[in-house]
Amino acid sequence: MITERVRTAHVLVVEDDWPIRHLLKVSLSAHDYEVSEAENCKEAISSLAKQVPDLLLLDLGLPDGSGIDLLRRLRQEHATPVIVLSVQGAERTKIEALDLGADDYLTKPFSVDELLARVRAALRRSKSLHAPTLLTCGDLELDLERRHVTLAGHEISLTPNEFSLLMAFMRNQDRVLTHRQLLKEVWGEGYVDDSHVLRVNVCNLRRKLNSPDGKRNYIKTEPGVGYRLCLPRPA
Amino acid sequence: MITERVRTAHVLVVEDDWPIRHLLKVSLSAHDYEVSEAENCKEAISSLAKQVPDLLLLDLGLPDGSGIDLLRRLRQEHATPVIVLSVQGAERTKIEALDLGADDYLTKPFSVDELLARVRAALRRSKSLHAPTLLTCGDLELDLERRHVTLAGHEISLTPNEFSLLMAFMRNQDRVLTHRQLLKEVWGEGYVDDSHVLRVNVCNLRRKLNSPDGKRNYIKTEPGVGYRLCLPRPA
DNA sequence: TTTTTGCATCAAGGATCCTTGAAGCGGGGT
DNA sequence: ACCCCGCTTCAAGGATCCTTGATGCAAAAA
Repeated sequence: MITERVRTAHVLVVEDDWPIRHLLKVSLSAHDYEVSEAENCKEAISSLAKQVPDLLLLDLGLPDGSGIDLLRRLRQEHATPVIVLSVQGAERTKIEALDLGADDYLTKPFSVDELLARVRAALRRSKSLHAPTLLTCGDLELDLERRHVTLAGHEISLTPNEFSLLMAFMRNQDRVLTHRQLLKEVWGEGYVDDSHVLRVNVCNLRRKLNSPDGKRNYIKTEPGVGYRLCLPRPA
Repeated sequence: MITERVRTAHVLVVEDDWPIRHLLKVSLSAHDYEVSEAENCKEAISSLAKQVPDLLLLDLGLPDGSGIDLLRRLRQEHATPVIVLSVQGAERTKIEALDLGADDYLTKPFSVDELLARVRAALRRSKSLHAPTLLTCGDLELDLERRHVTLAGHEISLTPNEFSLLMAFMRNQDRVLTHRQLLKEVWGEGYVDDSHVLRVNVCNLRRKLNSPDGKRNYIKTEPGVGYRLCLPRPA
C-alpha cells in the first residue's frame, strides 16, 4: 500500500531580481513543476495566504523586508520545505535561516543542475514524516524519539540498559516477561542465563521509578517466572 | 481519527477438562466474547485452520499431545495472543510456553475476574503494533528499534552520542544541518555554541562509517555552515 | 608569502556505567 | 525450628565513554 504523489509539485519562487526569477521559473517549469512567483515579501505573504506550496525558493535579499522574517512567520504554521538563495558574503543571514528550519541553501551564482537536485531532495524528504512514538503507563511516559522518560511530569534519567529494559516492559504492559525474554531483549542471546544482572537492573530501575515514599510499585515480580509491568496500586 | 474494534472478539478455548471448559465458555460469553471450544490438540488445529481467533486460551495438559507444540506451530504463522493455563507444579512447561511467546499464564485454580482482566489486557496489547523504523542511506542502515547500525551488511558499534548524531543526519539526508541544529538536537539547548565537541564526534563517526581504505565519505563538510549526510561518491 | 580562520585529529583526565561478588531477607518445605 | 532457594540490595573494580586541550592542516585573506 503506497501513497504516491501524482500531481505535479507546486513551487513558489520569491525573488526580486527579474533575470534570476525568470531563470528559476523556466528551469522548474521545464521539469514539470508548477511555479508561482513573488517579487517581494508582500506578494509572497498574499500568495501563501491563497495557497501553501509544496516548496518555497526564497531569496534573502528582498527590497521590502527581510526574508528571514518571512521564514519565521511561515515556520510558525507550516513545515513546508524552504530552500534559501543568498549572495556570497551573506553568511550570517544564511546560517540564521538554516537555524530557523530552512532545508537547504544555494549561493549565487548557482548551477541549475544543483538547484534541481536540491529541489528533488527537499521534496523527497518532506514526504517521509514519522509517527511520534510515545508509550505511557499511568503517569509514566517514555519517548522513543528523544529517549526521555518522565514520571508524573518531571524527567528521570536512566542508564542505557535501564532504558532498554523499561522499553521492553512498556511495550508489553500487563504481560509477564520471563527472565530469558528480558535478557535476550536487552542484553542479547548470549546472556539468557545471567539472571543476576537482570535482577540488579530491575532493582535500580525500581528505585528510580517508584515514588520516594515507596508507596508505588510499577514492576511486579512473578516468582520463578519473571517480571510484569502494570499500573501501580497504592500499596 | 481512531480505529475502534466494533465486532466482538473471538476466543478459542483449548481445554480437555469439561467443567473448566464450561466455566470459561460461560464466563467469556457473558462478557460478549464469541467463544469456540476444542478439547484436544487435534480439534484445536482444525479449528485454527478454519478461523484464526483473536485470542487463544490454551491448557498445557492436553491428552493427545503437548500444548507447547501447538503453541510453537501457531507462532510460526500467527502473532495471535495466547494465555496459557497450567496446573501448579508445571513450572517448567509454563516458562517454556512464555519463552515461546505466550502472552500470559494462569495457574489453576484461578479467579474468573483475574482471567477476564488478563484477557482484556492481551487483546488491548495486540491492537497496538508499531511500524518498523528503519532508515537507510546507501548501504548504511540504522534501526531505531534495536539501536543497531549496519554498514554494507555487517554491524558497526557506535557510542550513544554518535548514534544520536547519525540519527539526526539520516532523518535529514542531503540536507545541510548547521552546527547549532546538530548541537541542539544531540546535546541539548545548552551546548549550541560548543562546536568543538561536535567536530570531535563527527570525526569519530567518519572513522567508523568510511571504508577502511578511506575511499568513501558519507558526511560532507559545509565550511562555515555545518554538515550534510549524502551518498558517498567514490572519491 | 605570511597571517588568519576554520576544520581535523590525537590524547588524557574525569565521569558514568556495567558486571560481579557478597550479604540480607523471606517464604516454603522438610 | 531449621534449611534452602530465589529475590533484593549494597558495593567496588574495571570498562566505556565524554569532554577538553593541544597540535596539525588547508584554504582564504591580507
